[in-house]
This record gives sequence, C-alpha cells and structure tokens, in this order.
Amino acid sequence: MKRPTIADVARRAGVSKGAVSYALNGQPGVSEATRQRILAIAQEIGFNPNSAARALSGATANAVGLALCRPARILGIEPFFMELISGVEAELSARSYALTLQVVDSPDAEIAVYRRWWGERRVDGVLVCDLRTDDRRVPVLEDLHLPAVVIGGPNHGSGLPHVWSDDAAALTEAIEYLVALGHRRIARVGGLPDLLHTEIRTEAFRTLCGRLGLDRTLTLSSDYSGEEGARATRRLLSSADRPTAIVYDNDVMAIAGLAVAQEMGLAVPADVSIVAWDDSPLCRLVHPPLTALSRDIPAYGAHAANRLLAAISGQPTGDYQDETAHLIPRGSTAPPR
Amino acid sequence: MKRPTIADVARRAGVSKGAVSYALNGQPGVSEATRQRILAIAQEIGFNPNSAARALSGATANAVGLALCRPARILGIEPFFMELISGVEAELSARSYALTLQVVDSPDAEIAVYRRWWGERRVDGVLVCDLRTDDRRVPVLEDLHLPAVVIGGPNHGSGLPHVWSDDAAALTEAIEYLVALGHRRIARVGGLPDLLHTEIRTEAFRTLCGRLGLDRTLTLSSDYSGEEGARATRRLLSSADRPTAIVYDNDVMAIAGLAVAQEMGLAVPADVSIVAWDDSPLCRLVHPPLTALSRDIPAYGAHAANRLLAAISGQPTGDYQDETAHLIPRGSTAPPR
DNA sequence: AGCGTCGACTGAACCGGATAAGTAACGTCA
DNA sequence: TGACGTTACTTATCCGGTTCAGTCGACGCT
Repeated sequence: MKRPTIADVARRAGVSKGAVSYALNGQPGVSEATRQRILAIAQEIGFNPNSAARALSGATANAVGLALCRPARILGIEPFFMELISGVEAELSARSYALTLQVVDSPDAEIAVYRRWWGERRVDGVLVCDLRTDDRRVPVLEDLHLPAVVIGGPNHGSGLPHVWSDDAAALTEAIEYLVALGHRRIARVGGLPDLLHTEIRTEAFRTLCGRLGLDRTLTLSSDYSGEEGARATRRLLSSADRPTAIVYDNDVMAIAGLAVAQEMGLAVPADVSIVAWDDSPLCRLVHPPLTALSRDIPAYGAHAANRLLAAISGQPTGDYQDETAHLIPRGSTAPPR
Repeated sequence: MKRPTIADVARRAGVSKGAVSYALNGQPGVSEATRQRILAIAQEIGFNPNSAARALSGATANAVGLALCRPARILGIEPFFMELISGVEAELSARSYALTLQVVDSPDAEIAVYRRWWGERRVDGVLVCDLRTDDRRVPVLEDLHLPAVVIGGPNHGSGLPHVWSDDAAALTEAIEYLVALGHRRIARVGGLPDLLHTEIRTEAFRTLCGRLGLDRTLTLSSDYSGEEGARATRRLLSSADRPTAIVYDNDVMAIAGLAVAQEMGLAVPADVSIVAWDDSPLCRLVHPPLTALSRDIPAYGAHAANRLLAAISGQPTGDYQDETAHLIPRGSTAPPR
C-alpha cells in the first residue's frame, strides 16, 4: 500500500502541487471552490503530509521533547510524571503535535539529548523538569535557542519561561494546619536534595518553623523512593523525642511512612500524623486515607505544553504561576495524643 | 546559532556532500584517512544529521510510536506503563531511536493515530498494548504494512508478532499456592473485561477452579482503578460465604482491597489473604506487604522494543514468550483461620 | 482601447540528507 | 602497452513538502 503524496492529490485534482499546498494550509492563492475540491480529494485518498518533508522545508518538526532524568524504578511508582505526561499530551495532540520522550540517567546525558534533538531538528521545543540550582541545562538551551519551558520554579533569573506553583505557600498551609491541631514537633521527609523545588520547600519549612517557634523540626532527605521514605520514617519514629507529625515530599514516601508507623505499633493519626505531597488516588486507597497537598497535575502539564507551543510560535512568553496545591485533610491527621 | 549541515562538514573537509555521507554512515567509498578526518570535523562542529532530511530520503523516521488508550487518571497510578516505557526507552535510545507517545481515549482514535503516523511517516513502527478479542487495530496495521509488535498474548492467529508472558501459568501458580495453604473459597478481581489478557486470566481461573474442585469461585471485573478494586472487595467481603483469599489483576486494586479489609475490621492475612498481580514497589510499602505475581516489566518492554526494531529492519519476527510472572509470597497470604 | 490591478494558479527552487551513476587516478597483468 | 579492475571520490537526482517569482486571463477605470 503506497502512501499518497501531495503529487497524487494534485494529479487527481488537476492542479499543481503548489495549489494543493496552499489549499491544505489555508493559505490564499486558491479559490474557495478549488480548495474544497482539493480538501475532499485529500480526505478521500487519506492523504497525510509527510512530516519529514514538511519539517525539511518548513523548519518545524511538529514535535516537542521531554527528557526525564530519574531512575526507571522511581519513574514507575511516582504517579506525578505519568499524570504530567497525560496533561501535556492532551494539549499537544489537540494541535497535532507529537511528544517525543526520552529517559536519561544523568544531567549530562540530558544535555546531550537536547543537543542531538536540536541538531536533528527532531523537536521544536522541550519541557524541562526537575530544575536544580545553577542548572547547567538552562544555558545550553538558551545557547541553542531551543524553545523551552521549565516545569517548576519560581524563576530565579533564567531566561526561560517557567510554569510553577507556589510550594512555599502550600507547605505553609500544611504546617499551619498541623500547628492548629496542636503539633509542635513536626518533621519533614524531603525529596532529592539537589532539586530546586526540594530546596525551596526545605527553606520554607525552616523559616516557617522559626516564625512559629516550633520545638524541634527536622528535614531528612531522600530519593523519593518508598525505601528511603520508610528508612527516614523509621529513624524519625525511633528517636527519643519523636515527631508527632511528618510531612512527606511525595505520596509514595508517605505511604511507606504509614506502613512503617503501623509496623512499629504506632497509631496513625493518634500517635503520628502524616501529610503527603501530591494527592494521587493512592492516598485515598490506604487506611487511614492520607491528608494530602493536592493539585491538578494534568492541568499543570497542559499549561506547560500550552506555553511551550506559544514560545515555539514565536510569541513572547512569560512565567505562569499555576494553582497552589491545597490541603485535603483526611484520616491521617489529628491532634497529637 | 546556525545548525551545521552536511554541506558545512563537506566544505571544511574539502570534499563533496556525498563523501561525507559515506564517511558518516560507514559506507565504502572513502579512504580510511578521509573518513577519520571527516568524522573529526563532524565531531568538532557538532554536526547531527537532520532527522527530517534523513527520513525524507532514507524513508526511515528513526522513531517508534506507542499509543496508550487508558484514562489519564489510571495511567497515572498504574506503575505498569511507566515501567514498560522505561524498558522500551532503554532499548530504543541505545540505537538512537526516539519514542513518540500519544495518549488516546478510544480504540478508534488509536486507529486514527496509527493511520496518521503512517501517512506522515512519523514512525517506523508501533507497539500495541491492551489487545482485545478481534482487535480492530490488528487488520488496520497489517493493511498499512506498518511494522508492529503486540505486547501481551498469546497470539491467536494475528499476523503481528507478539511479546507475551504466560498469564495462565502465573495464575495457576498463585491459585495452587493458595490451595496448598488450605483456601477453598477464592475470588478474583479482574481488570477491564474486554481486554484479551483479562479474558485469558478469567478463563484460566475458571478451568483451574473446576479442576481443583474449589467450592466457590468468582471473578468480578473492574477498570483497574483503586475505586473499583475497593468496591469489588467490599462486595466480596460482605457476602455471606465470603472468600478467604482474593487475587487482584493489578497492584493498585490489591492495595485498595487491603485497605477495605482493614476498614471492615478483617485481619489480613488471618481473615482474608491477598495476592496482587504485578509487583511494583508499592506492594512492599503497605502493611502487611503484599504477596505478588512479579515480573520484570522494563525487560518486557525492552524485549518488545527489540523485536520491533528487528521487524522494522525487515527481519522475519516471530512471537517471543517472555518470562512467566512468578509468585513472591509476603505477609498478605497465610492459611485461612 | 489601453493600462494597471487583482485573483488563481503554475513552475521551479529549495530544505538536507542518501544514493546511483559517472569519472579520474592508479595498479595489475597478459 | 593497452585493456581492465579497483579505489576514491564527484555529480546529479531524488525524497515530498513549502514558497517565491512568474504567467495568464478577467475585470475596472479613464
């Protein structure tokens, strides 16, 4: 089965390739009657413009790239990325853009991927996740003039547009809620310490605890995996003045923490309250259901994709602050015993 | 910053474009000395062949497609797909193939995506998930001569190569284990009933229970979501002769089921044993940890990608039976009270 | 009638590679 | 020494779109 080309359409319509191109792209240069006839023929023979040919002359690949730098086993369990991808996808496919995905194992590999994509003209722009302080990817992308949108923030002076939500404010809501319940010893299990949003949360946590005059506050860091979440929890709960509440940087660690508490014979929430960051359906499945900081992650991805498409089409694009995660109290939080 | 083209390399090397092409692709036609010189120059100026131009002449897009037809909220929590994608990715990126991902909301939309990809020459082949009985996608792909590998099986006479693992055998191992523990009333919470692998498991469960002469066996179906897993569990555990063991078609439902049992005041495993299908890290995080049917999902994806690349390069490709999932007994199974 | 303008379309160049066909230089061997 | 084969290239063509520069006829205006 041979793929129909623009020449096939042109032949059937009795016009030149150029006329077909104008007709299909809504350009002036053909009469309305001819345009309709060409459209009908294209439809009839199932013509789709060859993306390579189009990319070659039009200089737009109609694809955007997403490189993820997390170990496979963590990508799998963290619902965040898959939800983000769903949202990105929804926005892209509505405009017939493809999403090219690549899993890499180091920031250097990620930079190499960007360079390759750029050189190959494989993508028109990229979405950047997991920003670090002084992220080396940013200058490379700026240097290449490859349109990019950073997911996460806020923007600390990079030239790239950011789509972000206010983690400090969300954390404040959670901590103030715990304090209102009567908690004074609150601990936090953070994510990868070199990620910018982890740092922002850690800093916000520290200043907030100072302001509220809390007794003993501690942040342990982790790699977002359940194992490390469990280990950190075990350490916290077996210390002399153990915390009465723990805030986790993702839902997987919170679930692991819950299991550890139960295993150690502590009641949740009576002995220890638990708060998860990001509210995947998992939080509602465990017993007790977890109090969580919830946000609409697919929408977050969609906004980022939307901004990226705008940047690709040459519109000046500023930062966009997405909805702040809000606390959903459930059964895992209560006043301390 | 201008992207270097093959002409730039040729000019710097003082040879023709053709010579550069031969040199870079390892074709005969240039001397070893010239080849090395050209390679060095290409490296130096950071040349990457434009993928569109290459696709246009070479007729290979160097990309494979994966269309997923599941609601976003289910894609997010099920670790299966993300792990599969990681495995696929590992295999593809080793050979400089890109993965193009598309989330669709119906089988018809998925077929439309395949037609478009084919027409656009955007991908060289596709991976097909979630096969159904008399799947309409299969004849379309055969008709288009678009290389494809089906993930899941076994093959019921379609012309497409399958990469599959023996679900019936895995289920048998789980049931025989439960029976050996003394269970006689075993229920199963299956996935989407119109998927082929659900049907295979259901059929295997029925014949097996008949062969073993079990008292009361029942399969409820679901959409793989935690909510439906919880609902099914509630229904099973509140029936008069409630099962002493439940096997779930995925880990998310098993976790939901565990929570429901605890909520209803039943002890796991004393009152009811629980087995999960697919052993994501989540199964180890809950308390008690779940007995699970485990398989290496990234490897599964890698095998499928590998076969697809073989099919794309024109090698005749048969079915490939991957490792059978094996039972990992943990704390959620025990003899019935 | 003559001229300019506009709409509708054609023809050809171009994007950046792959590749078939052509060519010059060189070695080989009867 | 001349026919022949081989090596190491060059040249030209092609892939399938987009787009710019023309072409041609119809129409309006003076």
